[in-house]
Amino acid sequence: MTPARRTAPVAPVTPLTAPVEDYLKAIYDLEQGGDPATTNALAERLTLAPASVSGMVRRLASQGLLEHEPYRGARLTADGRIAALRTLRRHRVLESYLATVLGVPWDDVHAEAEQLEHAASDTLIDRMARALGDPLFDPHGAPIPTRDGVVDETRHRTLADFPVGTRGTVMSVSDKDPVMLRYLGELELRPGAMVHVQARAPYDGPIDVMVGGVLRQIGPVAARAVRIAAAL
Amino acid sequence: MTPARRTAPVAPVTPLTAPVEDYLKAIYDLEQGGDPATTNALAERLTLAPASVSGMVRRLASQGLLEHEPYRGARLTADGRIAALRTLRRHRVLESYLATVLGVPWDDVHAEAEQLEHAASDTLIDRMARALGDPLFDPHGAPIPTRDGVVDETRHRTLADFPVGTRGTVMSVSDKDPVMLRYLGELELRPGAMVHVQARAPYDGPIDVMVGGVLRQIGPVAARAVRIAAAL
DNA sequence: GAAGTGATTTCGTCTATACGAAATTATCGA
DNA sequence: TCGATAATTTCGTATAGACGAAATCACTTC
Repeated sequence: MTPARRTAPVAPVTPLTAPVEDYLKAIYDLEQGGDPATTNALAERLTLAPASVSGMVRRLASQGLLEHEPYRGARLTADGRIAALRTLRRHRVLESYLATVLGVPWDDVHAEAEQLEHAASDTLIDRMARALGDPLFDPHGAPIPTRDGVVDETRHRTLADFPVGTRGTVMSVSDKDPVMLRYLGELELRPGAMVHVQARAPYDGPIDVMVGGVLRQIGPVAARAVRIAAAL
Repeated sequence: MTPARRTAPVAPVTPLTAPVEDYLKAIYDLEQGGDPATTNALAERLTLAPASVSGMVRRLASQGLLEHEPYRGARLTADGRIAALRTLRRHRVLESYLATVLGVPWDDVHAEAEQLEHAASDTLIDRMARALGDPLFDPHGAPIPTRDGVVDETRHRTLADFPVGTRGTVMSVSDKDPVMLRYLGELELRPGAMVHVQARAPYDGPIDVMVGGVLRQIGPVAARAVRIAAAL
């Protein structure tokens, strides 16, 4: 008799629609903060009316992809999490492939991947990943889930919360806003860059940080888009 | 003053939906025979109910993408043709890229491209095309429209209509059916192959044809999926 | 504990796309 | 010219996903 084995994640019977995949991905992301994803936060993230989100969340819950306590927020079930990670893998492999192989500018890859992630087959994504040597991180430093839904969920501190006087390495930058991404690129704040936080003005003020030997002042909004690990 | 210039095809204000792109592509294809695309032919091609096609055709006509004479059939307008060729270019560039660069099997590229063609941006398609050296034909031998909607519309005869005793070159094979494609591949009937038609049984019977030094018998259905140009 | 405020849900509605059943039109053969 | 048959359209309806307006709930503040 074959030994017992965890059932591997399997493609769902009815493939998920693009909107559904977008909801699940957004909920996964919001949940990373620890709290359930609220209707309003989802509506803002997806630029939809809260009423629309309310309806969709109820539908997804009835399909077993979410647990939803009305007025409290939504959490992914195990199934929902698997689906979200499948989409996240597609997204991040696509970002990596487009940037590395096809030379798509790093502030454009997010938007392009956002469309393609709903259309590419799993085996195509695997081919792309293999062509890249199965990378563990995408061009923005975000970890790429494996085929089996394993992903590094370490939450690094943002540059805005990083203790003054400390050195660290940029681990990731948010890929959501291309303008922001271009700005961070100009500041050399890319994954792998070494930084040294010199000072932070009070009341959410600007932060003085050494990047590549240059002292920069960066605002709190941009700082929150950059995640740092302390240097050993 | 700058010299007068044809207005280049421009992305439509409201991007077309995936179903609309599929209809336009199918109508373009059916129209290549010379006659307008009929409702039933479209329904079969798209595996939809004729009633559904009827409704959609009326809508597309009201949007100026088609001319539709009820009970007679539909033809693309100039706008419709441009849109169809944009989709066709995406499809064929994707097929070429997937097969050539990513090693997706010959008989799978069609299905994969069918999905991706609705999601990939024009500039991504152009990047892929450039990476391939702007090929003129896709892996099945179908001509790839240029960015400006220029395409070779030469209609070659099918192997089923090819005169007995003549030599020719396989120009293209239909990409629609993966099983058929695998079969034709086994017979070495790929674009570029030299063939010599030896005999054809009457009443739509099998055809004797030399391919790569081997005499093959192939049925009329498969023969109609292969297009040939006479050798000079 | 009551009131107010902001978040959330409910309700009625809209659009795009699809369907089956029934009605209509075109065409071919007698 | 008259049907018969096949193709096509019309009609009523369904589903997914979205919206705004109005109702409801939760939490803070008095």
